[in-house]
Amino acid sequence: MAYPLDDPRRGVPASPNLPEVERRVLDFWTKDDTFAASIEAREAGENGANEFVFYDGPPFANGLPHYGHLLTGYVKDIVPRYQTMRGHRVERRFGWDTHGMPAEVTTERELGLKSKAEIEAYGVDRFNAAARASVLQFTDEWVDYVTRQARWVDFENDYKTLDLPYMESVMWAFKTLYDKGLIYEGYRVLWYCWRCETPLAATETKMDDTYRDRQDPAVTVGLEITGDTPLAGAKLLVWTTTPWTLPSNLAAAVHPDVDYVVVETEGHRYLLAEARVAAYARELGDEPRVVARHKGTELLGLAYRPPFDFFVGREGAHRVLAADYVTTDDGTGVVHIAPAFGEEDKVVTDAAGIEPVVPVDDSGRFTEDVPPYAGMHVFDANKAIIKDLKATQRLLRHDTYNHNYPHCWRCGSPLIQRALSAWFVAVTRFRDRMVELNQEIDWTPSHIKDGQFGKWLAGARDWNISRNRFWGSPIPVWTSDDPAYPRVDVYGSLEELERDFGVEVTDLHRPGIDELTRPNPDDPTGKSVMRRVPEVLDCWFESGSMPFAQVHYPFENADWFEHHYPGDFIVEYTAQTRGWFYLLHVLATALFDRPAFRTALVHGTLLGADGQKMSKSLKNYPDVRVSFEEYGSDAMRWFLVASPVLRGGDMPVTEAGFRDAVRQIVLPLWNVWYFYTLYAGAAGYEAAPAEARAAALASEHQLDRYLLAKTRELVETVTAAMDAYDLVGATSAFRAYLESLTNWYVRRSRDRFWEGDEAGFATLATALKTACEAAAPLLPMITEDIWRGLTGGRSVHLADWPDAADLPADHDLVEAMDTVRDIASVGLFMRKARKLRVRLPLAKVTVATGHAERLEPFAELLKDELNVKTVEFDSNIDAYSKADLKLVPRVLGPRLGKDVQRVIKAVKAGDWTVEDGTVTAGGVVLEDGEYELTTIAVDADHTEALPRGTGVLVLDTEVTPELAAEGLARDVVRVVQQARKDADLDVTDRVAAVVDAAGDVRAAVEAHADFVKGETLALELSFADLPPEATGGEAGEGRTVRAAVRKL
RNA sequence: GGGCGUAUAGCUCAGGUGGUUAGAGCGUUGAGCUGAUAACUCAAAGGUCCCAAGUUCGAGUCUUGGUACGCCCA
Repeated sequence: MAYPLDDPRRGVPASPNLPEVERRVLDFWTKDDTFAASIEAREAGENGANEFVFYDGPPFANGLPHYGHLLTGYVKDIVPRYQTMRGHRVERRFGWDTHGMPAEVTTERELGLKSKAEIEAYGVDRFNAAARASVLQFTDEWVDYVTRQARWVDFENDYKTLDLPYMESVMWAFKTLYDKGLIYEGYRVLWYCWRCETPLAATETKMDDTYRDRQDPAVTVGLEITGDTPLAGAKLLVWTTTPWTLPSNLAAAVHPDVDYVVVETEGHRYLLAEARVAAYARELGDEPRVVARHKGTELLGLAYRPPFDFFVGREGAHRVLAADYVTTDDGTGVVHIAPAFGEEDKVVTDAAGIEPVVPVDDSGRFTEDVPPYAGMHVFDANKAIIKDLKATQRLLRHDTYNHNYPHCWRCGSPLIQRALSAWFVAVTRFRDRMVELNQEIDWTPSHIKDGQFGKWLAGARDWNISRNRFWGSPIPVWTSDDPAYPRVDVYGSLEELERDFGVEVTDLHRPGIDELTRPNPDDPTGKSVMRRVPEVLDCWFESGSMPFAQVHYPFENADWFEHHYPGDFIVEYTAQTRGWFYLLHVLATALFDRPAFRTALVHGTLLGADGQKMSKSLKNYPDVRVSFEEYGSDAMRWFLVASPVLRGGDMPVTEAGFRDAVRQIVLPLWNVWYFYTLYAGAAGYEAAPAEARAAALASEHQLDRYLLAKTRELVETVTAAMDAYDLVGATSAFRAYLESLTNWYVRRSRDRFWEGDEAGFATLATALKTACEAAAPLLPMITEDIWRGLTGGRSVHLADWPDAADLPADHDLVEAMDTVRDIASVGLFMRKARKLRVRLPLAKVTVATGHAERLEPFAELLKDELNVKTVEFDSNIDAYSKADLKLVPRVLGPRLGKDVQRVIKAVKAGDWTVEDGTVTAGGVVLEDGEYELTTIAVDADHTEALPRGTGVLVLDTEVTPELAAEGLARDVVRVVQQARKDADLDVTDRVAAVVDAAGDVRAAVEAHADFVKGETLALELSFADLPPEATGGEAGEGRTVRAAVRKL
C-alpha cells in the first residue's frame, strides 16, 4: 500500500492530543483483535520450543490498582511484546488471587460480622458465597485500567485461584509433598484472640491501632536450683509480665555471653545478671555480697524447681537453656520460658527437644491440666497465681509494668500468644537445595541473588500452611475421629475423593467439602468416622502453585508443563523476595527439584511526589486516571521504565516526570513523523516501505548514510539490552538515538526536504519505521500510530524485530559525523564569544586536525551550520597550535613513585621540553606511553581547540561590508518569515512582501532581493512604511525592521 | 539487635581494573537560531563526591570504623 495514508493537512497534527491518539490505537486493537493475532502469528514449535513463558503474578483484586501495579504491568507488557517481535509465541493469561484473609476481612466488614463465632452462626456457606462475590467486584476496573495502559493480556482465558481445576492442582501439590514426607502437623505459636477464637495473621497485628498502652502485673520469681552443683539452693530470678504463663513454665533462658552473679542477702542466694543487680536494690540491698560469678554459658543445663508442680518430670524440662534474645535491658537477665505462649520461647524449647504444654483452651481459659485455675480466664488467673507464688515464698517482687501491647483489631481484646496445631511444609529439609537451585536464576539487580533472596533462603524456616479460617483451598486431609482407631487419608485429586466418598465433587470450598465423611475403614466397630481437618490452606500456597495450577497440571497439559518449566521471566517488587518469588521457589524445589523461573527482575518502590510513601490521605501523587488523560499511557510507561526503580531503587512519581517524557520522547518522535508527512505530502512523495528502504540504501548523501548507520547501531544496542532484560538501557539508547534523529539529521536536512529530495524522504521513512519497531515495546501506542501511518501495515506489534544486518554498518562515518558536530559546537562557541551573530556570514573557517581529508565531504554541511563562505581543512596542526604535554600517571606513577607528583606539578608550571622526540619534564626523561602530546591554539583571538586536543578551529572574524549586507538581508528574511507565520499562511503559499526599512538595511535587501524573495516565497517585494503593529524585528545592531505579507 | 541496599550539582542519576581539572539529563539564568518541534544551539551559575581514620606517589573509586535514609528480619 502506498503511503502516507494520512493527509498531512488533517491526519497528522503538529500538536497532537496524545491521549486521543492512544484511544484511537486502543479502539483499533479492539476492532482488529491485534493481540490475538500477535500470538497466533507465532508458532509454538515442537514441544513449545518457540514459546516464551512469562508468569503473571496474580493480583488480589479486592482493591483498585495503584502505581505499583502500573509499573509491574508495563514491564509485564514490554518483555512479552519484545519476545513476540523476536518471533516467539508468548501466551499471557491474567490471573486473580481470590482466597485468604484479605478477602475474609472485606467480607466480614460487608456483612457486619465481627468474630469467627458470628461467621459460624451466619453460616459458612453464606459467608463463602459472599466472599466469592466480593473478591471479584473490582475486576471490571482492573480490566479497564490494564487495557488503558496498553497492556496486552488475555482476560478471556484468565485463571482464578478459586477455580475447581486450579484448586485440584493445589490439592495435588499438597498430596505430593505429603507423600514425599515434606508435610507435617505440629505446633506453632501465634497471636491469638481468645474472644474471636482465632489466630491472627502477622499483618493483622501490624495494623494501625492494634498496639495500645496497657498496664500488666510484673513479677520477679525465684526458682530454686537443684541437683549436684555448688549453686544448688540458690534461686534463679526470672521476670515476667504474664504471670498466667508461669504454670506452663518449662525452662529458663540465659544469654551465653552475659555475666551473671550469685548474691547473698539475709541468708538467701539469688542468681541474676550482674547488670541487673542494682535494679533489685530494694530486695537485695544496695551492694549485696557477690559470692560467685558465671558467664551464661557456664549456667547451661542447670536444673531448677519450677514455680508450679503441674508439669514436673516432663522430658528435658526445667533446665537452663541459652537464648540470644535475652537482654539485660529489663527484668533479671534470666527469662522464663513457656513454649506454648511465646514464639521465641518455643524456638528455644524446640531446639532442646522439649514438648510444649498447652493448659489453655480456645476461649482463653485454663484447662483441667492445672486444677486450681481450671475454668479461669488467663488474665483473671493472674491474681490467684501471684497469691499462690507468694504463699510458697517464690515471689521476690510484684509491681506493674506499662507497655505497648497488641489488641485484636476487630474486637479490641488484648491478645495472647498461644500454640496451635498447624500444618507445615518442612522447608528446612530442602533448604540447602533451594540455595543451590537459586544459583540457576538470573536476578536483576544481581545483589538480590546472594543477598536479600539468598540470605532469606539460607535462613528459611518451616512454613505454616494452615489457617483456621473459611475462604480458601481446603487442607485435603481426613482423619479418624476416634484416637483408638487412628487413620489419616490425604487426597490429591477429585477422582480419589469421588472414589472414596462416592459423590461427584464440583466444589472444593467449605462447607461442602467438610460434609464429605465416611466410616473409618480401619475401625472394625464401624463407629468412628473419617472427617476433614478443619483448616484451609495459606493463600500463598496457591500463589506459589501458579505455574502448574494455571494449566491444571498434572491432570491436563502435563507434557506442555514439562517443557515450559521453569518459566523464562518474572517481575515483581522487592517485598516479593519473601513473598511470591520465595514461595514459587519453595514449591518448585520441593515438587520438581528445579527453579520456577530463569530470570527475575526485582524493582524498587514508587514513592509520592514528595519522596515519602504514597499516601491516599496526603494525595502526594498524581491521580492515575487523570494522568492517563493528561499525558497518555506511553509517556507514563516511559517515565516509569526508564527510571532507577527498575534497577532496584526507589523513585518518586511526579507529574513533572510524565511531562518530561512527553516533551523529550513522545513529542519529538511524533514531530519527526509530522515533519515527514508535511514535506513528503507537499512533494507528493509516495513509496512502499521496501521501495523506500532500497532507495535509502542507495543514497549517497552523507546525512542519509549517517542516519542509517546510526539506526543500525540503535537496533544493535536495543536488542542487546532487551535480551539482557535491561529495559533502562534500552530506553537510554533510544533516547540518544532520538536526539541524533531530530536535532541533527532532521535539522540539517530541512532544505533537502523542502526541495523534495526523494533519497531524504526514503531515508527518513526507513529510519522512522525501524525506530518505531525498535521502540514498539517501550512506546506501544505512539509507535503503532506512526508505523501504521507510515507503512500502511496492520500493526507494528505484528512486525518482526528489526534486523541490524538490513542496515549499513559505517562506524567511521558515525565517528566522523560526531567530529563534525564537535567542530560545529566549537564554531558556534567562537561566534558567541566574539559576539558575531550566526545570521552574519563570515568569510572562512579553517579546520586543522589530523586526517583532515576524512572531513572534507562535510564542508558544505559546516558552511551551512556555521554560516561561512568557505571551509578549509588542514592536516598541519602545528601551523595553528603548539604542543601540549599530557602525562599518563597510570603508567608514569608506578615507575617514578613519589616523584610523579613533582613531575605533574612541573608540567602544570610549563617546565617541560621536547627535543629530538625526547620529552623531558621536571628534569625527568619520559618514556613512550607515559605522556601524550596534543595541541592547543596559538592565536587565541581567532583560534579554539577542538575537544580532546584533536586539533584547532580558526575563524576568520573580519566583517566586510559585503558580508554585513548579507547578514542584514538574512535578518530581514527572518522578519518576513515571522510575518508569514503571523499571517497564518501555509508553508507553500506564495506572497507579496512589503518591507519597512531604511538606510543600509534597505540597501542590503535591494542588493540581495532575489535571495530574500526566494527564501520567503515572495513573488513581489516592495518597500513602504508600515504601522507599528506590523511584524517587527531587529536587523544588525538595534535597527528595527517591519514586514507584512499578502497571500497571492 | 541482625541482614541487604543507598549516600556524587537544586532534582534524578552515570562515574571497568585507584591516575592530572568529577560528568549527563532536567531545572535556573543569559545569548543565539528557527516556516517540523511543546523545540533546538552555545554558554553561565551550581560540588567539603555523607563523616573519620587507614593503605598508596596518588582515593569519588580500595580497607576499617561511624552517621543518615530505605527495605527486610527479629
